[in-house]
Amino acid sequence: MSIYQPLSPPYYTQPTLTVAQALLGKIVVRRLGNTTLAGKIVETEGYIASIDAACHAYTGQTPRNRSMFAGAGTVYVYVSYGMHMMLNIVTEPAGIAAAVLIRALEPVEGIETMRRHRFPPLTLGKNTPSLTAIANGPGNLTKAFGIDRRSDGVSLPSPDFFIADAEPVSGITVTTRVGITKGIELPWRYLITGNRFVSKGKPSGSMVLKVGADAAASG
DNA sequence: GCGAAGATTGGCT
DNA sequence: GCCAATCTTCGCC
Repeated sequence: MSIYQPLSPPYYTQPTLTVAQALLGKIVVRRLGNTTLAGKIVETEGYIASIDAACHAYTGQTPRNRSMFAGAGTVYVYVSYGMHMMLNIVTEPAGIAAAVLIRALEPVEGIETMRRHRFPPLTLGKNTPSLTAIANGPGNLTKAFGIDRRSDGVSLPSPDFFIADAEPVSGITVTTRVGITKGIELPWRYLITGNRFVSKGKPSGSMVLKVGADAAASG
């Protein structure tokens, strides 16, 4: 059950958009004390500084985006809107800024702990929050997994934080990215076709394309 | 040193 | 569907 095989560092040296698609279906694993949290990646976005105005490093290196320049397999965590942590996996060689944003996870293991992180007892209402609500967005998944800026700059795999291998997915939906005002036309958002655990974000641009085995069925 | 914007979320109209 | 919350970062004065 809890046997997870970490992806090796060279995995992240593939081209950014290749990594963004290849990470779909893989398992984010987090060990907190005796608890293991695991979730399947169901939604990602690519960000490439050299050709992408939406990328934090588009105008160069700053203290915040430093980790994006640290080379493939580095974790880049930053604060969005003053309250949400965003989890990225850096791609490309050191000195070249690019990363894959993990936007949504399907809970696999440690679900009750995730639920407590997301909905502490004081805010727990009458109903048990649904499974799909636990990590269906970039800010939500970091909260569920207890990921904060202490993970920024960490190299994968690390003992308490890594991404595990898994079977490739059968169908991928490609769309423009969510929540950005620049580079809205770039089709660099990837989702597992038909998966219920994806975020509710609406693509900034208009492109939607399905590829793979599920394309005909869900198109 | 100051001000505006931001890879979001959840609650209310 | 609209909008406030909340605060760090960065660009410019």
